[in-house]
Amino acid sequence: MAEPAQRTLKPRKRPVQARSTASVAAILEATLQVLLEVGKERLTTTRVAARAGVSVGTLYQYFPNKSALLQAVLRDHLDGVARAVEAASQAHRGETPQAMAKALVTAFLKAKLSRVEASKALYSVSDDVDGGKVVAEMGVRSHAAIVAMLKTANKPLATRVETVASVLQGIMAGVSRRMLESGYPEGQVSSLSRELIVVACAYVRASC
Amino acid sequence: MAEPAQRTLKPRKRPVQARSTASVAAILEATLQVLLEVGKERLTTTRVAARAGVSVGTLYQYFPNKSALLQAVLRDHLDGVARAVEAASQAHRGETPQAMAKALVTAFLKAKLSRVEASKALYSVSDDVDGGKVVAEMGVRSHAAIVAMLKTANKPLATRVETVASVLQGIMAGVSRRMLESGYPEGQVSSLSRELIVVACAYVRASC
DNA sequence: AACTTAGATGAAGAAAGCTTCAGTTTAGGA
DNA sequence: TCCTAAACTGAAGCTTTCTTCATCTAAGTT
Repeated sequence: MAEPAQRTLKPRKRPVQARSTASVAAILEATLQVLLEVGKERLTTTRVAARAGVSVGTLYQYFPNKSALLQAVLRDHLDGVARAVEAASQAHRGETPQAMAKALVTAFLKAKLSRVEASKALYSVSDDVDGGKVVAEMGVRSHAAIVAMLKTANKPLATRVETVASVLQGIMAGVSRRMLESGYPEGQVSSLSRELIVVACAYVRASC
Repeated sequence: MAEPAQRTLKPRKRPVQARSTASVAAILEATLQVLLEVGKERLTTTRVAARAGVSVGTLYQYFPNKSALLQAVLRDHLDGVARAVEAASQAHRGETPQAMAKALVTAFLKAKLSRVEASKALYSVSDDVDGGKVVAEMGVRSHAAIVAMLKTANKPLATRVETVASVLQGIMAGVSRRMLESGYPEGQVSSLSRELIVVACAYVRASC
Protein backbone atom coordinates (compact mmCIF):
# COMPACT_ATOMS: atom_id res chain seq x y z
CA MET A 1 0.00 0.00 0.00
CA ALA A 2 2.81 2.32 0.82
CA GLU A 3 3.02 4.21 -2.41
CA PRO A 4 6.45 4.12 -3.59
CA ALA A 5 9.86 4.66 -2.35
CA GLN A 6 10.66 8.03 -3.70
CA ARG A 7 12.22 7.89 -7.11
CA THR A 8 13.93 11.21 -7.23
CA LEU A 9 16.58 11.31 -4.58
CA LYS A 10 19.64 13.32 -3.94
CA PRO A 11 22.91 11.49 -3.93
CA ARG A 12 22.92 9.14 -1.01
CA LYS A 13 26.33 10.31 0.09
CA ARG A 14 28.24 13.43 -0.76
CA PRO A 15 31.77 12.85 -2.04
CA VAL A 16 34.36 14.04 0.43
CA GLN A 17 37.67 12.56 -0.52
CA ALA A 18 39.20 12.81 -3.95
CA ARG A 19 38.77 9.19 -4.96
CA SER A 20 35.04 9.21 -4.39
CA THR A 21 34.65 12.29 -6.55
CA ALA A 22 36.50 10.42 -9.25
CA SER A 23 34.18 7.46 -8.83
CA VAL A 24 31.10 9.57 -9.28
CA ALA A 25 32.52 11.16 -12.41
CA ALA A 26 33.49 7.78 -13.78
CA ILE A 27 30.02 6.41 -13.13
CA LEU A 28 28.31 9.26 -14.90
CA GLU A 29 30.63 8.99 -17.85
CA ALA A 30 30.20 5.23 -17.98
CA THR A 31 26.45 5.60 -17.99
CA LEU A 32 26.63 7.72 -21.07
CA GLN A 33 28.93 5.27 -22.81
CA VAL A 34 26.82 2.27 -22.00
CA LEU A 35 23.76 4.15 -23.15
CA LEU A 36 25.38 4.75 -26.50
CA GLU A 37 26.73 1.25 -26.88
CA VAL A 38 23.84 -0.94 -25.89
CA GLY A 39 20.91 1.39 -25.48
CA LYS A 40 18.70 2.07 -22.52
CA GLU A 41 17.00 -1.29 -22.61
CA ARG A 42 20.18 -3.18 -21.96
CA LEU A 43 21.73 -0.74 -19.58
CA THR A 44 22.10 -2.40 -16.20
CA THR A 45 23.60 -1.00 -13.07
CA THR A 46 26.14 -3.81 -13.01
CA ARG A 47 27.22 -3.06 -16.53
CA VAL A 48 27.62 0.62 -15.79
CA ALA A 49 29.66 -0.12 -12.69
CA ALA A 50 31.91 -2.50 -14.58
CA ARG A 51 32.48 0.06 -17.30
CA ALA A 52 33.28 2.67 -14.70
CA GLY A 53 35.77 0.34 -13.09
CA VAL A 54 33.98 0.16 -9.75
CA SER A 55 31.60 -2.30 -8.15
CA VAL A 56 27.83 -2.04 -8.09
CA GLY A 57 27.95 -1.32 -4.42
CA THR A 58 29.92 1.82 -5.03
CA LEU A 59 27.40 2.95 -7.57
CA TYR A 60 24.61 2.54 -5.07
CA GLN A 61 26.52 4.58 -2.56
CA TYR A 62 25.98 7.70 -4.65
CA PHE A 63 22.79 6.95 -6.53
CA PRO A 64 19.79 5.54 -4.67
CA ASN A 65 18.59 3.64 -7.71
CA LYS A 66 18.93 3.22 -11.42
CA SER A 67 16.36 5.85 -12.17
CA ALA A 68 18.21 8.49 -10.19
CA LEU A 69 21.37 7.65 -12.07
CA LEU A 70 19.73 8.16 -15.42
CA GLN A 71 18.11 11.35 -14.23
CA ALA A 72 21.42 12.73 -13.06
CA VAL A 73 23.01 12.17 -16.43
CA LEU A 74 20.09 13.69 -18.26
CA ARG A 75 20.00 16.65 -15.92
CA ASP A 76 23.69 17.31 -16.42
CA HIS A 77 23.21 17.52 -20.12
CA LEU A 78 20.03 19.55 -20.21
CA ASP A 79 21.43 21.91 -17.65
CA GLY A 80 24.15 22.81 -20.11
CA VAL A 81 21.58 23.59 -22.77
CA ALA A 82 19.43 25.62 -20.39
CA ARG A 83 22.43 27.63 -19.27
CA ALA A 84 23.31 28.41 -22.86
CA VAL A 85 19.78 29.57 -23.57
CA GLU A 86 19.69 31.69 -20.43
CA ALA A 87 23.03 33.29 -21.22
CA ALA A 88 21.98 34.11 -24.76
CA SER A 89 18.66 35.50 -23.58
CA GLN A 90 20.46 37.72 -21.13
CA ALA A 91 23.00 38.94 -23.66
CA HIS A 92 20.59 40.01 -26.34
CA ARG A 93 18.03 42.10 -24.54
CA GLY A 94 16.81 45.16 -26.32
CA GLU A 95 17.64 43.93 -29.79
CA THR A 96 15.31 43.16 -32.66
CA PRO A 97 13.23 39.98 -32.51
CA GLN A 98 15.15 38.62 -35.48
CA ALA A 99 18.51 39.14 -33.86
CA MET A 100 17.17 37.47 -30.76
CA ALA A 101 15.93 34.47 -32.67
CA LYS A 102 19.22 34.05 -34.43
CA ALA A 103 21.22 34.33 -31.24
CA LEU A 104 18.92 31.91 -29.48
CA VAL A 105 19.15 29.24 -32.13
CA THR A 106 22.89 29.64 -32.39
CA ALA A 107 23.42 29.23 -28.67
CA PHE A 108 21.06 26.29 -28.48
CA LEU A 109 22.72 24.45 -31.31
CA LYS A 110 26.18 25.10 -30.04
CA ALA A 111 25.29 23.57 -26.70
CA LYS A 112 23.52 20.60 -28.24
CA LEU A 113 26.15 19.87 -30.81
CA SER A 114 29.07 20.21 -28.47
CA ARG A 115 28.10 16.81 -27.20
CA VAL A 116 26.32 15.20 -30.08
CA GLU A 117 26.79 11.68 -28.82
CA ALA A 118 25.40 12.50 -25.42
CA SER A 119 22.45 14.26 -26.98
CA LYS A 120 21.58 11.27 -29.07
CA ALA A 121 22.05 8.77 -26.28
CA LEU A 122 19.81 10.71 -23.96
CA TYR A 123 16.76 10.85 -26.17
CA SER A 124 15.89 7.36 -25.04
CA VAL A 125 16.09 8.43 -21.43
CA SER A 126 14.10 11.61 -21.77
CA ASP A 127 10.84 9.85 -22.41
CA ASP A 128 10.77 7.79 -19.33
CA VAL A 129 8.52 8.71 -16.49
CA ASP A 130 11.54 9.95 -14.65
CA GLY A 131 13.19 11.69 -17.57
CA GLY A 132 9.99 13.48 -18.47
CA LYS A 133 10.06 15.54 -15.33
CA VAL A 134 13.64 16.64 -15.88
CA VAL A 135 12.90 17.62 -19.46
CA ALA A 136 9.87 19.57 -18.36
CA GLU A 137 11.84 21.42 -15.69
CA MET A 138 14.50 22.48 -18.10
CA GLY A 139 11.85 23.43 -20.63
CA VAL A 140 10.31 25.78 -18.10
CA ARG A 141 13.66 27.36 -17.31
CA SER A 142 14.39 28.03 -20.95
CA HIS A 143 10.89 29.28 -21.52
CA ALA A 144 11.17 31.84 -18.77
CA ALA A 145 14.47 33.10 -20.11
CA ILE A 146 13.20 33.42 -23.66
CA VAL A 147 10.04 35.19 -22.57
CA ALA A 148 12.05 37.67 -20.54
CA MET A 149 14.23 38.41 -23.51
CA LEU A 150 11.37 38.83 -25.94
CA LYS A 151 9.70 41.32 -23.65
CA THR A 152 12.63 43.68 -24.13
CA ALA A 153 12.45 43.60 -27.92
CA ASN A 154 12.87 47.03 -29.48
CA LYS A 155 10.15 46.20 -31.93
CA PRO A 156 6.89 44.89 -30.48
CA LEU A 157 5.54 41.47 -31.38
CA ALA A 158 1.98 41.05 -32.53
CA THR A 159 1.68 37.70 -30.81
CA ARG A 160 1.90 36.91 -27.09
CA VAL A 161 5.55 36.48 -26.19
CA GLU A 162 4.73 33.29 -24.30
CA THR A 163 3.34 31.79 -27.46
CA VAL A 164 6.29 32.89 -29.54
CA ALA A 165 8.67 31.43 -26.99
CA SER A 166 6.83 28.10 -26.99
CA VAL A 167 6.87 27.90 -30.74
CA LEU A 168 10.56 28.69 -30.87
CA GLN A 169 11.24 25.98 -28.33
CA GLY A 170 9.17 23.52 -30.29
CA ILE A 171 10.99 24.37 -33.48
CA MET A 172 14.42 24.02 -31.95
CA ALA A 173 13.64 20.75 -30.25
CA GLY A 174 11.93 19.26 -33.28
CA VAL A 175 14.41 20.21 -35.95
CA SER A 176 17.49 19.46 -33.88
CA ARG A 177 16.17 16.07 -32.93
CA ARG A 178 15.49 15.22 -36.51
CA MET A 179 18.96 16.41 -37.32
CA LEU A 180 20.58 14.15 -34.75
CA GLU A 181 18.48 11.10 -35.29
CA SER A 182 18.68 11.00 -39.06
CA GLY A 183 22.11 9.39 -38.88
CA TYR A 184 23.25 12.78 -40.07
CA PRO A 185 25.25 12.30 -43.29
CA GLU A 186 27.99 14.73 -42.41
CA GLY A 187 26.93 17.91 -44.16
CA GLN A 188 23.33 17.39 -43.12
CA VAL A 189 23.99 18.95 -39.76
CA SER A 190 25.46 22.23 -40.90
CA SER A 191 22.76 22.43 -43.53
CA LEU A 192 19.97 22.01 -41.02
CA SER A 193 21.66 24.42 -38.67
CA ARG A 194 21.38 27.11 -41.26
CA GLU A 195 17.79 26.21 -41.94
CA LEU A 196 16.94 26.38 -38.29
CA ILE A 197 18.06 29.98 -38.20
CA VAL A 198 16.05 30.70 -41.33
CA VAL A 199 12.97 29.19 -39.75
CA ALA A 200 13.28 31.05 -36.48
CA CYS A 201 13.94 34.40 -38.14
CA ALA A 202 11.18 33.98 -40.67
CA TYR A 203 8.78 33.13 -37.88
CA VAL A 204 9.48 36.11 -35.66
CA ARG A 205 9.46 38.40 -38.67
CA ALA A 206 6.01 37.11 -39.51
CA SER A 207 4.94 37.77 -35.92
CA CYS A 208 5.78 41.47 -35.90
CA MET B 1 24.12 -17.38 -26.00
CA ALA B 2 21.62 -17.25 -28.81
CA GLU B 3 21.50 -13.54 -29.48
CA PRO B 4 18.43 -13.22 -31.61
CA ALA B 5 14.90 -13.97 -30.72
CA GLN B 6 13.47 -11.67 -33.32
CA ARG B 7 11.70 -8.71 -31.84
CA THR B 8 9.69 -7.63 -34.80
CA LEU B 9 7.25 -10.32 -35.70
CA LYS B 10 4.04 -10.56 -37.56
CA PRO B 11 1.02 -11.69 -35.65
CA ARG B 12 1.57 -15.21 -34.54
CA LYS B 13 -1.83 -16.23 -35.73
CA ARG B 14 -4.18 -14.57 -38.19
CA PRO B 15 -7.70 -14.05 -36.90
CA VAL B 16 -10.18 -16.25 -38.68
CA GLN B 17 -13.36 -16.29 -36.74
CA ALA B 18 -15.20 -13.23 -35.62
CA ARG B 19 -14.46 -13.54 -31.92
CA SER B 20 -10.73 -13.61 -32.43
CA THR B 21 -10.88 -10.46 -34.51
CA ALA B 22 -12.74 -8.87 -31.65
CA SER B 23 -10.07 -10.04 -29.22
CA VAL B 24 -7.30 -8.47 -31.23
CA ALA B 25 -9.16 -5.19 -31.43
CA ALA B 26 -9.85 -5.28 -27.72
CA ILE B 27 -6.21 -5.95 -26.95
CA LEU B 28 -4.99 -3.05 -29.05
CA GLU B 29 -7.52 -0.72 -27.51
CA ALA B 30 -6.66 -1.93 -24.03
CA THR B 31 -2.98 -1.33 -24.63
CA LEU B 32 -3.69 2.28 -25.42
CA GLN B 33 -5.83 2.68 -22.33
CA VAL B 34 -3.30 1.09 -20.02
CA LEU B 35 -0.59 3.22 -21.54
CA LEU B 36 -2.57 6.33 -20.71
CA GLU B 37 -3.53 5.22 -17.24
CA VAL B 38 -0.32 3.86 -15.81
CA GLY B 39 2.34 4.70 -18.36
CA LYS B 40 4.70 2.49 -20.25
CA GLU B 41 6.77 1.54 -17.23
CA ARG B 42 3.89 -0.11 -15.49
CA LEU B 43 2.29 -1.59 -18.53
CA THR B 44 2.39 -5.36 -18.23
CA THR B 45 1.04 -7.93 -20.62
CA THR B 46 -1.14 -9.32 -17.86
CA ARG B 47 -2.62 -5.94 -17.14
CA VAL B 48 -3.36 -5.32 -20.79
CA ALA B 49 -5.02 -8.69 -21.12
CA ALA B 50 -7.14 -8.11 -18.05
CA ARG B 51 -8.25 -4.74 -19.35
CA ALA B 52 -9.12 -6.28 -22.68
CA GLY B 53 -11.16 -8.93 -20.94
CA VAL B 54 -9.07 -11.84 -22.17
CA SER B 55 -6.29 -13.93 -20.68
CA VAL B 56 -2.59 -13.41 -21.23
CA GLY B 57 -2.46 -16.57 -23.27
CA THR B 58 -4.84 -15.08 -25.80
CA LEU B 59 -2.70 -12.01 -26.08
CA TYR B 60 0.32 -14.13 -26.85
CA GLN B 61 -1.60 -15.92 -29.53
CA TYR B 62 -1.61 -12.80 -31.65
CA PHE B 63 1.48 -10.94 -30.52
CA PRO B 64 4.76 -12.80 -30.14
CA ASN B 65 5.91 -10.55 -27.34
CA LYS B 66 5.29 -7.34 -25.50
CA SER B 67 7.45 -5.36 -27.85
CA ALA B 68 5.48 -6.42 -30.90
CA LEU B 69 2.29 -5.40 -29.17
CA LEU B 70 3.56 -1.91 -28.49
CA GLN B 71 4.88 -1.63 -32.01
CA ALA B 72 1.55 -2.61 -33.47
CA VAL B 73 -0.26 0.09 -31.56
CA LEU B 74 2.31 2.69 -32.50
CA ARG B 75 2.23 1.64 -36.13
CA ASP B 76 -1.54 1.89 -36.24
CA HIS B 77 -1.41 5.43 -35.06
CA LEU B 78 1.48 6.67 -37.14
CA ASP B 79 0.02 5.03 -40.17
CA GLY B 80 -2.97 7.30 -39.86
CA VAL B 81 -0.74 10.35 -39.76
CA ALA B 82 1.34 9.18 -42.70
CA ARG B 83 -1.78 8.54 -44.74
CA ALA B 84 -3.03 12.03 -44.02
CA VAL B 85 0.26 13.54 -45.10
CA GLU B 86 0.37 11.46 -48.25
CA ALA B 87 -3.17 12.40 -49.16
CA ALA B 88 -2.53 16.08 -48.65
CA SER B 89 0.68 15.90 -50.62
CA GLN B 90 -1.14 14.26 -53.46
CA ALA B 91 -4.00 16.74 -53.43
CA HIS B 92 -1.97 19.90 -53.57
CA ARG B 93 0.47 19.32 -56.37
CA GLY B 94 1.20 22.24 -58.61
CA GLU B 95 0.24 24.89 -56.09
CA THR B 96 2.42 27.51 -54.43
CA PRO B 97 4.85 26.42 -51.72
CA GLN B 98 2.88 28.41 -49.19
CA ALA B 99 -0.38 26.75 -50.05
CA MET B 100 1.36 23.42 -49.79
CA ALA B 101 2.79 24.18 -46.39
CA LYS B 102 -0.55 25.26 -45.07
CA ALA B 103 -2.30 22.21 -46.41
CA LEU B 104 0.38 19.95 -45.03
CA VAL B 105 0.24 21.37 -41.54
CA THR B 106 -3.52 21.31 -41.52
CA ALA B 107 -3.69 17.69 -42.55
CA PHE B 108 -1.01 16.67 -40.09
CA LEU B 109 -2.67 18.38 -37.18
CA LYS B 110 -6.07 17.06 -38.02
CA ALA B 111 -4.73 13.53 -37.96
CA LYS B 112 -2.76 14.03 -34.75
CA LEU B 113 -5.50 15.81 -32.91
CA SER B 114 -8.24 13.43 -33.93
CA ARG B 115 -6.77 11.11 -31.35
CA VAL B 116 -5.06 13.37 -28.88
CA GLU B 117 -5.01 10.84 -26.09
CA ALA B 118 -3.44 8.18 -28.25
CA SER B 119 -0.86 10.63 -29.49
CA LYS B 120 0.16 11.55 -26.00
CA ALA B 121 0.26 8.01 -24.75
CA LEU B 122 2.44 6.87 -27.59
CA TYR B 123 5.25 9.31 -27.10
CA SER B 124 6.63 7.08 -24.39
CA VAL B 125 6.61 4.13 -26.75
CA SER B 126 8.17 5.87 -29.70
CA ASP B 127 11.55 6.18 -28.09
CA ASP B 128 12.13 2.57 -27.38
CA VAL B 129 14.50 0.61 -29.49
CA ASP B 130 11.51 -0.99 -31.11
CA GLY B 131 9.43 2.12 -31.46
CA GLY B 132 12.28 4.00 -33.02
CA LYS B 133 12.21 1.88 -36.11
CA VAL B 134 8.51 2.35 -36.61
CA VAL B 135 8.81 6.10 -36.21
CA ALA B 136 11.68 6.17 -38.67
CA GLU B 137 9.73 4.18 -41.23
CA MET B 138 6.77 6.47 -41.09
CA GLY B 139 9.06 9.47 -41.21
CA VAL B 140 10.52 8.20 -44.44
CA ARG B 141 7.08 7.68 -45.93
CA SER B 142 5.97 11.19 -45.09
CA HIS B 143 9.25 12.59 -46.28
CA ALA B 144 8.91 10.99 -49.68
CA ALA B 145 5.39 12.31 -50.07
CA ILE B 146 6.32 15.84 -49.10
CA VAL B 147 9.34 15.87 -51.39
CA ALA B 148 7.22 14.69 -54.30
CA MET B 149 4.74 17.44 -53.66
CA LEU B 150 7.34 20.17 -53.34
CA LYS B 151 8.88 19.18 -56.65
CA THR B 152 5.68 20.18 -58.40
CA ALA B 153 5.56 23.66 -56.89
CA ASN B 154 4.64 26.32 -59.42
CA LYS B 155 7.25 28.59 -57.91
CA PRO B 156 10.73 27.14 -57.52
CA LEU B 157 12.38 26.86 -54.13
CA ALA B 158 15.88 28.15 -53.57
CA THR B 159 16.67 25.34 -51.17
CA ARG B 160 16.85 21.59 -51.87
CA VAL B 161 13.35 20.19 -51.53
CA GLU B 162 14.67 17.36 -49.37
CA THR B 163 15.97 19.86 -46.88
CA VAL B 164 12.76 21.84 -46.88
CA ALA B 165 10.78 18.67 -46.33
CA SER B 166 12.97 17.63 -43.41
CA VAL B 167 12.67 20.99 -41.77
CA LEU B 168 8.91 20.99 -42.17
CA GLN B 169 8.74 17.56 -40.60
CA GLY B 170 10.92 18.68 -37.74
CA ILE B 171 8.77 21.73 -37.16
CA MET B 172 5.54 19.81 -37.18
CA ALA B 173 6.82 17.11 -34.87
CA GLY B 174 8.45 19.51 -32.46
CA VAL B 175 5.68 22.04 -32.11
CA SER B 176 2.88 19.50 -31.98
CA ARG B 177 4.66 17.50 -29.34
CA ARG B 178 5.14 20.56 -27.23
CA MET B 179 1.49 21.34 -27.75
CA LEU B 180 0.37 17.95 -26.54
CA GLU B 181 2.75 17.55 -23.67
CA SER B 182 2.26 20.94 -22.12
CA GLY B 183 -0.94 19.80 -20.43
CA TYR B 184 -2.58 22.00 -23.01
CA PRO B 185 -4.75 24.57 -21.21
CA GLU B 186 -7.65 24.33 -23.60
CA GLY B 187 -7.13 27.27 -25.92
CA GLN B 188 -3.43 26.52 -26.10
CA VAL B 189 -4.00 23.95 -28.78
CA SER B 190 -5.91 26.07 -31.25
CA SER B 191 -3.46 28.87 -30.62
CA LEU B 192 -0.44 26.76 -31.40
CA SER B 193 -2.19 25.29 -34.39
CA ARG B 194 -2.43 28.71 -35.89
CA GLU B 195 1.17 29.41 -35.09
CA LEU B 196 2.28 26.20 -36.69
CA ILE B 197 0.76 27.36 -39.96
CA VAL B 198 2.42 30.73 -39.58
CA VAL B 199 5.79 29.08 -39.04
CA ALA B 200 5.50 26.75 -41.98
CA CYS B 201 4.34 29.43 -44.37
CA ALA B 202 6.93 31.92 -43.23
CA TYR B 203 9.62 29.32 -43.71
CA VAL B 204 8.75 28.31 -47.24
CA ARG B 205 8.28 31.93 -48.19
CA ALA B 206 11.79 32.62 -46.95
CA SER B 207 13.04 29.71 -49.01
CA CYS B 208 11.78 30.98 -52.35
C1' DA C 1 51.66 3.21 15.23
C1' DA C 2 46.93 3.03 16.52
C1' DC C 3 42.50 4.62 15.53
C1' DT C 4 38.51 6.35 13.02
C1' DT C 5 35.92 7.37 9.23
C1' DA C 6 35.26 7.24 4.12
C1' DG C 7 35.10 4.38 0.44
C1' DA C 8 34.81 -0.04 -2.01
C1' DT C 9 33.40 -4.82 -2.78
C1' DG C 10 30.37 -8.47 -4.82
C1' DA C 11 27.79 -12.61 -3.61
C1' DA C 12 23.18 -13.41 -2.74
C1' DG C 13 18.30 -12.12 -1.70
C1' DA C 14 14.03 -10.70 -3.61
C1' DA C 15 10.81 -8.95 -6.79
C1' DA C 16 8.82 -8.65 -11.06
C1' DG C 17 7.12 -9.63 -15.34
C1' DC C 18 7.41 -12.16 -19.69
C1' DT C 19 6.15 -16.28 -21.87
C1' DT C 20 4.75 -21.11 -22.22
C1' DC C 21 1.78 -25.02 -22.66
C1' DA C 22 -1.30 -28.71 -21.35
C1' DG C 23 -5.89 -28.71 -20.96
C1' DT C 24 -10.73 -26.73 -21.79
C1' DT C 25 -14.32 -24.35 -24.35
C1' DT C 26 -16.61 -22.63 -28.52
C1' DA C 27 -17.81 -22.33 -33.46
C1' DG C 28 -19.22 -24.10 -37.65
C1' DG C 29 -19.20 -27.63 -41.22
C1' DA C 30 -20.44 -32.59 -42.58
C1' DT D 1 -25.80 -34.45 -33.99
C1' DC D 2 -20.83 -35.18 -34.12
C1' DC D 3 -16.27 -33.80 -35.10
C1' DT D 4 -12.37 -30.91 -36.05
C1' DA D 5 -10.03 -26.81 -35.77
C1' DA D 6 -9.95 -22.30 -33.78
C1' DA D 7 -9.82 -19.84 -29.49
C1' DC D 8 -9.15 -19.30 -24.89
C1' DT D 9 -7.33 -20.05 -20.17
C1' DG D 10 -4.07 -19.05 -16.30
C1' DA D 11 -0.94 -21.20 -13.03
C1' DA D 12 3.84 -21.69 -12.93
C1' DG D 13 8.57 -21.72 -14.80
C1' DC D 14 12.34 -18.97 -15.99
C1' DT D 15 15.07 -15.14 -16.54
C1' DT D 16 16.61 -10.94 -15.56
C1' DT D 17 18.09 -7.15 -13.01
C1' DC D 18 17.75 -4.24 -9.06
C1' DT D 19 19.41 -3.54 -4.51
C1' DT D 20 21.39 -4.70 0.06
C1' DC D 21 24.79 -5.44 3.57
C1' DA D 22 28.40 -7.65 6.10
C1' DT D 23 33.08 -7.24 5.33
C1' DC D 24 37.38 -5.40 3.81
C1' DT D 25 40.73 -1.68 2.38
C1' DA D 26 42.48 3.05 2.13
C1' DA D 27 43.03 7.67 3.93
C1' DG D 28 43.79 10.88 7.22
C1' DT D 29 44.47 12.16 12.22
C1' DT D 30 46.49 12.20 16.82
